[in-house]
Amino acid sequence: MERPARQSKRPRMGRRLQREFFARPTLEVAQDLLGKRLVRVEEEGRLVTGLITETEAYITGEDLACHAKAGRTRRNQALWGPPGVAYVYFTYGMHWLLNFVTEKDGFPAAVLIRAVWPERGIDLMAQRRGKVGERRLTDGPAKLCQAFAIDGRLDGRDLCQPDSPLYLEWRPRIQRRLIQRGPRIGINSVPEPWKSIPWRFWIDFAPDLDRGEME
DNA sequence: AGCACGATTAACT
DNA sequence: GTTAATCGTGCTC
Repeated sequence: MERPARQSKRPRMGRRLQREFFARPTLEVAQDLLGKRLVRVEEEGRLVTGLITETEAYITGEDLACHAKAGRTRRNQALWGPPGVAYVYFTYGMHWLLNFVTEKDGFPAAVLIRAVWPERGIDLMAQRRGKVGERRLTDGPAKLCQAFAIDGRLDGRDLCQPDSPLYLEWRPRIQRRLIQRGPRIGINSVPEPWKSIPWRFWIDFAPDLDRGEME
């Protein structure tokens, strides 16, 4: 039996999620993203990382909360792109929000990343977020973009490329029984049923992810 | 050219 | 619970 020896030189590194992970039904991707590791590669190879704890699905222009409802524009064109691409947009005159494009090329859908649990690079996050408690660094969709230095320069970037400065690292799937589900946040002027449809997913305790609370 | 609004946040009462 | 901040975007005139 040939078992490949772990390479001692390289730090233990999980697999980077590839396009086929994103090229699936958006509601499945939104749940499977919980517990995965968001990795931001900064200057001199410094890493900022966190585990995803909250997501929301936005699926085609029929979903009146999804930006695809406006049709294809310069701002939202990444939504129509291939899966595994970042859709990063500016809102409220001051905030950036991060999505990952899903489904097949040309099908406008994405998953919004609403929160992560901070792991590495907490000093860099704190520099950009100011004096707040550690768990407050990345517990909102605009907060995590600020902490991870994510802005419009990453819009349309392919996360599956080996040299991408932002990517997702594989981690074991979260048990479905640990996933909570409810209506999406911040879409109060959107008509029903889209306003109440339970396309938001979250998990409560990120630290447990690394202690066997997994399938 | 003008306008209303927003997948939010922080600071308030 | 409420509200101001702040400006790109998409729409109407």
